[in-house]
Amino acid sequence: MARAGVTAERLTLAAADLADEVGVENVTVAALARHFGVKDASLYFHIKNAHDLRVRIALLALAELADEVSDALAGRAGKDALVAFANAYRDYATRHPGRYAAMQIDLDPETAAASAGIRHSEMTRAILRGYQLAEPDQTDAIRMMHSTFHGFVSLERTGGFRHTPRPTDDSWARTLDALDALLSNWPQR
Amino acid sequence: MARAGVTAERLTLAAADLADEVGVENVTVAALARHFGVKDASLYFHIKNAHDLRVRIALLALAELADEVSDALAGRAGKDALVAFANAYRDYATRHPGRYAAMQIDLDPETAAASAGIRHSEMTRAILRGYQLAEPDQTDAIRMMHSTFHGFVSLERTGGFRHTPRPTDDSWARTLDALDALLSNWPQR
DNA sequence: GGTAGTAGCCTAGCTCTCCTAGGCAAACGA
DNA sequence: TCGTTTGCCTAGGAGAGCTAGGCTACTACC
Repeated sequence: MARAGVTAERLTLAAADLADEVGVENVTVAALARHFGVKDASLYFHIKNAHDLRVRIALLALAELADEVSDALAGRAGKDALVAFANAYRDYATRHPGRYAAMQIDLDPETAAASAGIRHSEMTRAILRGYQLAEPDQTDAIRMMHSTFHGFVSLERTGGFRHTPRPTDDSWARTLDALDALLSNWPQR
Repeated sequence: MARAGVTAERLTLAAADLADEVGVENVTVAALARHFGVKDASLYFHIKNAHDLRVRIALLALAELADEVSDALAGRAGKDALVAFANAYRDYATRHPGRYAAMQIDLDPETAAASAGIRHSEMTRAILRGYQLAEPDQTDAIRMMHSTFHGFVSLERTGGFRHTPRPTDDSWARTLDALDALLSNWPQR
């Protein structure tokens, strides 16, 4: 019998693509096996279980996003960097809804520590350098920034903005203006 | 055979409680049937299908949250109202993680229109009245506000803030300060 | 170049979930 | 009192997750 040539990497990539098409919750071991023309039981040679598969998608997405954000950030500073970061983030989420959703799953601490999540933190802190914020304001600002980006993208995806005619692109641009203004003038305690 | 006295309302309430315990994704028709000492097939007399059950949880949660926010908002204005709204929102999400997660599912337009989502929009707009923002800034501000709240709560839940020692409560308080400052001084176009 | 080991697939089969079809009995309204 | 409706049942199929155990093709090493 000819071998299908399945590896954990090819499996994860196909699973991520499938997630973008049909949603992470519909990424099943069985569907993935069908895609490779293989029986579902065979995949358990490469992955631990269905949850492990989704974690692998999340780690792939984190790494991919970190790469794209890193590229977008190159040579930029201040508001320019903030906007580039935000747009790279939102673009990725738009192009890869399934991967983005997978990124939200709760990783256990050691997995999270080994992930590209660290690179994300570093890049976020790098942007804040343009705004001269000392700790703990810096951490608070990072958290707020991340919350706003994630919240916007997340609500946009689930249709939370659908009931108002205003184009979301415009609201996004203005949100970035507002965030820049806020970071430039972070309130005193 | 004695009747268990199952109704769609009791079913939804039990499902919501179950969601808070084990997560929405683990709310199964079978588990719910066990809770009522009834066969799973019997529940299809009260609900359409498993998705319908989750939608009911979402609608319940939206209504409950609208009530709590409405109470918290009574007699308040300005920053006071903003903070009350935000805390009611975050408290609900903390006390009811499963219900909160269910609220994020994508409702079809007519269901969404009939939900308590409308009350949420109205209350949010009411808060903004204290900040004198004209359209389209108002819509942008509402979207940003909602994004920040939802993003923060969502990241807090999935452990996105775990890698930094700073207490999330402190970041939350400062985020609200920042949001108030921003709304008081919304940038010109 | 033969052979041992392992990597990569298989079948069989269990459990669980979702859901439909069809039946029966309790509660209720006329 | 007697339908009619309501609320539950059993039976069962389809699909998902996963395990156990077996067979085969490739690889490495003597």
